[in-house]
Amino acid sequence: MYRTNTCGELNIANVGQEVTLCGWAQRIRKMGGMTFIDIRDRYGITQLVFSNEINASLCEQANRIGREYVLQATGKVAERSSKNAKNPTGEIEIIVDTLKVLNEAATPPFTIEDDTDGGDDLRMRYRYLDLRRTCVRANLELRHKMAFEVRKYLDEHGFLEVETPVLVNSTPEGARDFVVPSRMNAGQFYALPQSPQILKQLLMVSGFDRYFQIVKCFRDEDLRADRQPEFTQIDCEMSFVEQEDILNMFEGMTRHLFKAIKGMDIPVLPRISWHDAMKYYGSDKPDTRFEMKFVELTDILKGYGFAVFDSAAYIGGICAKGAASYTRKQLDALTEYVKRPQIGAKGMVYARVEADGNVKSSVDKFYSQEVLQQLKAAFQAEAGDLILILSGDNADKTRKQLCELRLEMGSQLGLRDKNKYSCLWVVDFPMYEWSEEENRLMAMHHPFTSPKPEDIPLLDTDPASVRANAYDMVINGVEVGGGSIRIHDSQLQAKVFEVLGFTPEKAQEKFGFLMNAFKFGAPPHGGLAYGLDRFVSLFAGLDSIRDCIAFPKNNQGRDMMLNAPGELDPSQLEELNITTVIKSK
RNA sequence: GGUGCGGUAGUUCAGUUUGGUUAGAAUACAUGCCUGUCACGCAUGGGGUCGCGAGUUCGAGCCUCGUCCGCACCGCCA
Repeated sequence: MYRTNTCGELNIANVGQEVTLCGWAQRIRKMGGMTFIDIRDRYGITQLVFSNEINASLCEQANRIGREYVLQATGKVAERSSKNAKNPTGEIEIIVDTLKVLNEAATPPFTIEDDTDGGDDLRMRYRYLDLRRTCVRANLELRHKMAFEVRKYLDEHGFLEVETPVLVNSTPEGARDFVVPSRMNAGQFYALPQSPQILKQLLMVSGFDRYFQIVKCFRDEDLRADRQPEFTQIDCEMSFVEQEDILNMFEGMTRHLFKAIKGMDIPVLPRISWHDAMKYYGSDKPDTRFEMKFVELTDILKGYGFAVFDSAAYIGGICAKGAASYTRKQLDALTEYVKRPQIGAKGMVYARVEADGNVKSSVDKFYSQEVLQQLKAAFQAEAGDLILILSGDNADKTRKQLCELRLEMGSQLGLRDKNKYSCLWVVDFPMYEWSEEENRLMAMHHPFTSPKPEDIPLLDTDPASVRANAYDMVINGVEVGGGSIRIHDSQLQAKVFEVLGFTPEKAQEKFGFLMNAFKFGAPPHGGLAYGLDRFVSLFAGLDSIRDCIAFPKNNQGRDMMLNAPGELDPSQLEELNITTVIKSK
């Protein structure tokens, strides 16, 4: 037996016991006549003590230990003469009588501490060392707990976890696929699933009326702090349900997670239509930890000779409570912020509500106090508030800019507390959105999404205005999940493909098996998928989903530890029937 | 495809403004001293392709161009 206990569990009650611990040497403090070694495993840290007085040769042995050596130590648990309140095991130490070096270790390139001295680059190249750090390990422990609670909740509600294949077909629409060559089928390729969407719908046809899977999905698109090329979904689907049933089921699951993991009771999730989300927040994933909703000011401010506003198609603003104390310098910085190319506003107008109730704006020469009071009334602003206004010739674009400004103000005013959570449903997404690039309508969610029944007639007359039975769950401005009621009627599915510009032949080629399956008795069904990485990041308060993934990819989609992707031997390529390979740089 | 920031000791960074003798600090590492430390302390020491390449110059860590790499973002992500 290697060990009797872990390094995190011994305390004052164990004093006098003979124990054996295994772990890594975290820190070594040599005092001359005595030596302390902190031994670490994933459960905690325990202090080992060696003394010349007790055993000089053992103490000498301890002095030769280096950082991160793998140790096995046997000795007696003793109460410390000077305790360390910072450590749960800080009241005791082990007076060692046998020390065995199970393995030596090279000095790690960065310190194995929560506040490590290692940069991102280095930590990713030595991720296995990075994962020794308590703060990183804690993220994976949280991830495990959340996945476990998900399985528990879904199992209790009759869901079956079914595995679906990873080698499937490339699908048109949506993200780029990762592809895998087929040795046995020359010139043909598998694709890795962007999600098991079609497969889970086929499982509904098979009668698995409550399915889920915690499953890897793959999208060959550029990365972000919240986007990895392979990521994990909690993929769920139900039969004989309406939208309401699905919202209730998964609101319940979210509530369960908050309770089980955070000990928090969350309120009923408010619902907002996609249209209103765009109107009041300029985003389909609003951060509702704070209000600061948009107010449209076009009617109030247009027509007073201020050319910027008079020529604008949309004027809108937000009211930052208590921010009238913002200095000119701060306001200039905000203006610069919204003028950054990524945001693209032309400028910003501000108005302060002063202590006497008067409004002082940056465009006073165009507006009477009377008009400015209308402005104040539009926000129900009070003394001390700051109104920020953007305008533009494109309402949607201006709202997007205003959205960035709102989030920045929320951050500056400390309204985006990581320990506070605000959840909501965004519902009634449009079926389609116009693609400038492809010059056609594209499915906003995916092409299997059902239109709202009352909007079906519009498919022929005004497809762009058709709303879908689609919904997203948003927490703190993060889209943690999304789903829809699916089409289960092959005729309607064919119609939707038609609007997307598929010829019947193309639709048959790509999705024939699905439409065929629907002819054999498809139940009404729908579902939802959570992004597990994002959900864990939210609960852990992380800035990047990388921190809750054991071995993530970098900005360029590379695994810096494995140095993947890599080149193949010519013989492998030949076997795969790949004759032309563009050499990497 | 694009924008911004960064790349100097094992590591984290300063030095670049205004080109000029031997490129510094902290930490880590090594050695020595130290019997109650817990970020132990003290002393000494070793450690550098200033990402790479070209150019300007009498002279480049510093200026110019190119290139590679990392991070954040835009496009993209049904």
